[in-house]
Amino acid sequence: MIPIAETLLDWYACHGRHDLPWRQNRDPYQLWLAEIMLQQTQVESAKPYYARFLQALPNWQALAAAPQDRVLALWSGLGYYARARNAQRAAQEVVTRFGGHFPNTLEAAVTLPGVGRSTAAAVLASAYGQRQAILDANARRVLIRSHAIEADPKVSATQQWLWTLASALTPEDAHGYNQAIQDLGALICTPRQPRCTACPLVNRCLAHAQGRSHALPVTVNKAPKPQRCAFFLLVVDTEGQILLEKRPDSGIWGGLWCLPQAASDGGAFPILCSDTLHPLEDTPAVRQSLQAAWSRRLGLNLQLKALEEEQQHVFTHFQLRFRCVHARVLGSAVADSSATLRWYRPADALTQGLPTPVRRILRDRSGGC
DNA sequence: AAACCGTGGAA
DNA sequence: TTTCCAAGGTT
Repeated sequence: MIPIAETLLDWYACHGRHDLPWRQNRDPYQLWLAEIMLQQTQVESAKPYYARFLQALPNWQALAAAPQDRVLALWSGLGYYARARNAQRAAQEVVTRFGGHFPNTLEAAVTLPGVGRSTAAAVLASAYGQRQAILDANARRVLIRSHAIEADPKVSATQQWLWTLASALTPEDAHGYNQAIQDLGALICTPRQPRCTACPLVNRCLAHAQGRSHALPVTVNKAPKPQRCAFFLLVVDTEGQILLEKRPDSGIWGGLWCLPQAASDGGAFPILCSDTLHPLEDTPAVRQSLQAAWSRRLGLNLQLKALEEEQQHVFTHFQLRFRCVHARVLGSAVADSSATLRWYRPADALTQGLPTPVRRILRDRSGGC
């Protein structure tokens, strides 16, 4: 056995997170679902979603057959919603292409939507006991520090190097080793202020020997986030129902139900546009544009009322500034619901797949809680 | 290759 | 307060 692997497995036996919900059995569906939810997501964030999702959709068949809105509702708030749409497609493929069993080779597994090399390897190692190396953020950080790799982890040559390292270090018991290196990265070899004095690899760590643990992995300075601006429409019908619009499948918040949006020039889905910085002032011209655009697009005769104060929501790669616009419907003619437009009672709206800021707006309107 | 895709915790 | 970044994958 490779000394590093043996050291890590010994450490894991004593100090590992053996109580994580997805470490209680070796069911491929449950392991795969956990891997998808944990992509770019911290353990504590994923836990409640994992329990709820598994309760509602406990196997491949249930997920494959569920309405997409139900899947997105279960994912609502967790972010990166393409994961949810891809997960359902993957479940459908497991059922139709693989007879209801997660594929047992890396080549087949990575053909599933949303399953890349690391996710596939994690599932194959844990579900089927295969010797498959992972390379997630934890493993990557541990390898970069223990080998004092100064190269930019983002560039493809460095990634190839890291994959080679990961494969070489992974022992036959990849299931245990993968968990061990992830726990070391999460508990000891943390991004900032690593706890090197508690690390089982301290005597084998090149970065520590060089006094550079805190400086690795190297980071490149990032550009400031661009700003995008949008108005959100809050229109209620005579029965107190609120109008939501389903977003296109692609792009931000894909497939989620959202307050209808517009830019100050009347353009639709402004938060998909990266090159426009629309003003958010309350002027007659802006009101005219919004009123005309929404009335036409939604098939309603709207009368705009108050504009709320500006709020913001920060994404990974841009900042959204928005204002809610209250409006009422003139006359008795209310547009019918359609595939992408639907009137919801406030309590029902909150059960749908909503982006976090929209959920916050509706929750606050529903009187707290 | 580089941009895109969410949200919240931690410091 | 701002900044960083997390069990990555897709286009």
